[in-house]
Amino acid sequence: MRKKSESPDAASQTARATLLLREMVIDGHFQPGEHIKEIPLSAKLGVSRIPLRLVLERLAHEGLLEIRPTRGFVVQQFSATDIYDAIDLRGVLEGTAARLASERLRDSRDLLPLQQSIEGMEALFQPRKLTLDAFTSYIDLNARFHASLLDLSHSRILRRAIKHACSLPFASPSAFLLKQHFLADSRQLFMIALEHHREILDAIANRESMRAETLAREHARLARRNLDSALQDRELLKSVRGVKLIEL
Amino acid sequence: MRKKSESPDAASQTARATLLLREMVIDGHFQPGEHIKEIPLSAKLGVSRIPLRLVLERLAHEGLLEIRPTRGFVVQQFSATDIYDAIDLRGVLEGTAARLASERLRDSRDLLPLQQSIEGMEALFQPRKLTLDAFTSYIDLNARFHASLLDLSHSRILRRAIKHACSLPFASPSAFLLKQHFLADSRQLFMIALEHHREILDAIANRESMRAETLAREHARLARRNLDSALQDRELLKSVRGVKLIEL
DNA sequence: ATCGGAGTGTTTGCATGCAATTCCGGCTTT
DNA sequence: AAAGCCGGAATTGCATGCAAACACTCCGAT
Repeated sequence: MRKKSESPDAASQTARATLLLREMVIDGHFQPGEHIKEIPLSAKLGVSRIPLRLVLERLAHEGLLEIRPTRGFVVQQFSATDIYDAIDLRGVLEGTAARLASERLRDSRDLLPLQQSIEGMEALFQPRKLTLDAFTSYIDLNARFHASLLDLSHSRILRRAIKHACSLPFASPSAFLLKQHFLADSRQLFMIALEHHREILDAIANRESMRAETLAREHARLARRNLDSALQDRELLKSVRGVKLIEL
Repeated sequence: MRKKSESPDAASQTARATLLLREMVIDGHFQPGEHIKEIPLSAKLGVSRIPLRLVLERLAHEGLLEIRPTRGFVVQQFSATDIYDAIDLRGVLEGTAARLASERLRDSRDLLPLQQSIEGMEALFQPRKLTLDAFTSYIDLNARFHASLLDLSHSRILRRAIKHACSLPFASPSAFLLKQHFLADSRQLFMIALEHHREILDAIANRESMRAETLAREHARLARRNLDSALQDRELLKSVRGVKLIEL
């Protein structure tokens, strides 16, 4: 009884269960601090305890669960400070990426991907009214900018560190980009983000490493501002991914 | 057939095998790039494949192994650049710890642990001749300084990031502290390190956050200098932990 | 009333064995 | 000769079942 005419997506049990359980934890199917019981959960997910154990271990490495030797796994809780710190940490790491990018730049043609994502964003803001599609594109272009910046740092080690830091649901560059913000008047923040991107590119192109680092750090702080406004609006807060893990 | 009158240390099979295999990989029992075969290895370690799988997964998260879905695990190789980057990354993160420490300092008595490790080091350098015991104490005091600095940052998130970054064998604060250096004339670097510690403490005490960050970053660069001199001396290089994983 | 400890039930830790996939050698085909 | 192809061997992925460790309760002793 295994992968035969089973679920169409499939891959491995472990891979499937990882996606499932990660979403469950982030969506708050467990209380923060709750002890996870393997047997009921394996029944619920439809996998046996062996792959489930691997999944739990993986999510613990991502920071969603805490591991207690011989006593299983517990769902993590995050304080507001944790979230601010996670955002700042990303700022520090992306600042390092920007600095290394400016220090290690060889050929200015390597800046093309950054340039393109900036141009893509500029095009999005041309029309007066912003659509939901534009929002989706924005998320994508934003992710591309950050990925290209990391590429330019030419550092596997930094890539690893950023991947790890962003595995927390609140830390990623798009964690607090909410469509409500985008569609409402408060598109100012998006324009400011775009301006940051331009300046970061400029700093790298001119090999102004300190300026590049500082700008990238400051850029991450936009996430704090989005978080702050979400924290003040009950309705808005609900659309924040992982909000159930936050201790308010 | 399980933990009965077995090995006296024990704990769990997984814990034992983790320690064993980690040392084996770092000591170069495998070629970088080599594919690890579960069955022979589980026989060699005396554990079954289930705990071994957990161990492999864990070492992959630490960065020693690369994971290839449905194709097992492969031993990582590191370039000289990777090592420099890992050291720099630690510098960046400890710089952040120092900055946060200075920004978040509440009570100057919290600085006592830093002060104590500095005084301990000063005592070590009083006698003319340095002993092997002194070297061991130095390693310990150094670790304590770095741990206390991290405590002062009051950031779980940063703690997590530093732990992850330092899980690579080359990145930890004591990775390139070699007893040969310590005992030879070149104890200058140790005095410089001590001076850095003093200045970092001073910056934190005065809430000079930028100075604290910059100093802690520069402090990490001492590891680069130790690495450089190790790279120029075949004999010395041999005593570097994990050297077999470095592509020269 | 509190503490210690035996007995019981629940949960984690692991070994075995089988299914499915990948790898690899030699073979056929063009 | 190069490319594809087939079949067996090696290897990973997983389910089951059992043993050890822990949590809990109840009882007796101080």
